[in-house]
Amino acid sequence: MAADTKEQILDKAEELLAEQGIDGVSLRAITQAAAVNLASVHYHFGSKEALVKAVFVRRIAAVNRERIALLDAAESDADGGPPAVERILYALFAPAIQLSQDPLRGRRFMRLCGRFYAEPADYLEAVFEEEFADLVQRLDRAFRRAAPHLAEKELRWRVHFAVGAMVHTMMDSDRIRRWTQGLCDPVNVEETVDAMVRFAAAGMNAPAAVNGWER
Amino acid sequence: MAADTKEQILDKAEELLAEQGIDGVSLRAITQAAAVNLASVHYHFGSKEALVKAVFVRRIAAVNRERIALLDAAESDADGGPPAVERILYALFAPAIQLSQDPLRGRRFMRLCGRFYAEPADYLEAVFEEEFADLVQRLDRAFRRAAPHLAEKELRWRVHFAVGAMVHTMMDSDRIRRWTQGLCDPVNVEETVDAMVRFAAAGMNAPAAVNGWER
DNA sequence: CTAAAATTCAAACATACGTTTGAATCAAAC
DNA sequence: GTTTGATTCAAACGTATGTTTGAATTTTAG
Repeated sequence: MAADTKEQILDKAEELLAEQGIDGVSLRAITQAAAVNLASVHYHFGSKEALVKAVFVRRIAAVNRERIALLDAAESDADGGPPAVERILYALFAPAIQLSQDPLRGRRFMRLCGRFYAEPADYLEAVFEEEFADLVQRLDRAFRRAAPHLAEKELRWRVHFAVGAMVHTMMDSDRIRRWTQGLCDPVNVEETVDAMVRFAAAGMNAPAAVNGWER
Repeated sequence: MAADTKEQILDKAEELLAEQGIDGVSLRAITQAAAVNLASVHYHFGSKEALVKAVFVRRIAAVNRERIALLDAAESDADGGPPAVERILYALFAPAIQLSQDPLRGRRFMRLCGRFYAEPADYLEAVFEEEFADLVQRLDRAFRRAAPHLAEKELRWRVHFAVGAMVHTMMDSDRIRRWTQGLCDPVNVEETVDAMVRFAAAGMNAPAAVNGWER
């Protein structure tokens, strides 16, 4: 059946891409794992590039929708005032990492996101900008209201660092587990998000630069 | 001349690997850019894998030596007591990012480090563990003394997040510049390290989890 | 049941890659 | 000046990849 083949390809591609990176996995490996014919990829997707995009878009759209929903909730709870930085960070972190309710598929996709973010491919850069445009704008506005004491530049740097902590965790679940002998494990979603929010919130709330750079 | 060829290969390889990733660049592209024969790579290094390792090790060893030196200085300044978290973070961040005194070569290598850290290759993982073993041990000890109020697990998570902020900045100088329309630019080393230290220090110093997870 | 469309399949194509080879060239030593 | 070893070179090898093809098969519709 058509739908079956297409989704089997997407599933196995997601799995293998997360494990071995985009260049590390061949269409033959994917189609063999999915038990479908090699040419099916081009029939259903058109190219490897398009398949990779499809794997990514299939999940990231839902994640970002959830992020924006959490942002909405945070803002309406704040009742006109600025939402707490912690709530904004939670909205940013939790959906991506909480996707691992399913301990297999979730962790796979986390890692895949991290990999894509690190990958130098131009065609992915375009997908990123499209899929994240709305979210970035919403986050920017929320953070600016929540941390009005920060200069624009300082605020942007800190958001960047917070994203770094998240991406690093997403990309790197094996390494953190290994380096801490299992003590820290992103499989524990609640704990991971909690630690991440508290770390990043403290960073966002840090006093501004004493010397204040230029302006 | 022998030395010339070998170093031209290393230089161009560093440049191209940073720009396009390991799988994205071929030996033919490297040797052509370096104006040397394709076979020189195998003559001087033995394989592409070995060349990549050589590119990395050539610089990372010096960076980590400097990190440890800064750590030594911080500890001796502290005069027996624990060094400030800010000093430890500075020792971790500054040498990697300050390498961009030379605005060309430094940024290149920053990005290369980030890429290597993100790359799934097993042979790189081994190099990493070897080149970072001493530093990691020293950092662990220093942080534990500087933040004794934190449970082991919480401390490890926070160090992981701080490293994430750094790696993200190293890997991503183009993106942060583009997304902030040039406002934030890792080319400004002092500013970048400063913002990073203050963010991460606040995160490290955040109060421990209220509910304290288990144990 | 039959015609038409959608899908699957095995096979081949073209290309790019890392690597190897063996002769040619160069530098240094006697 | 000759010989020895190190280095460079053009060319080829073998393999893996993304992609295309055209026939076979299955599904859908009338």
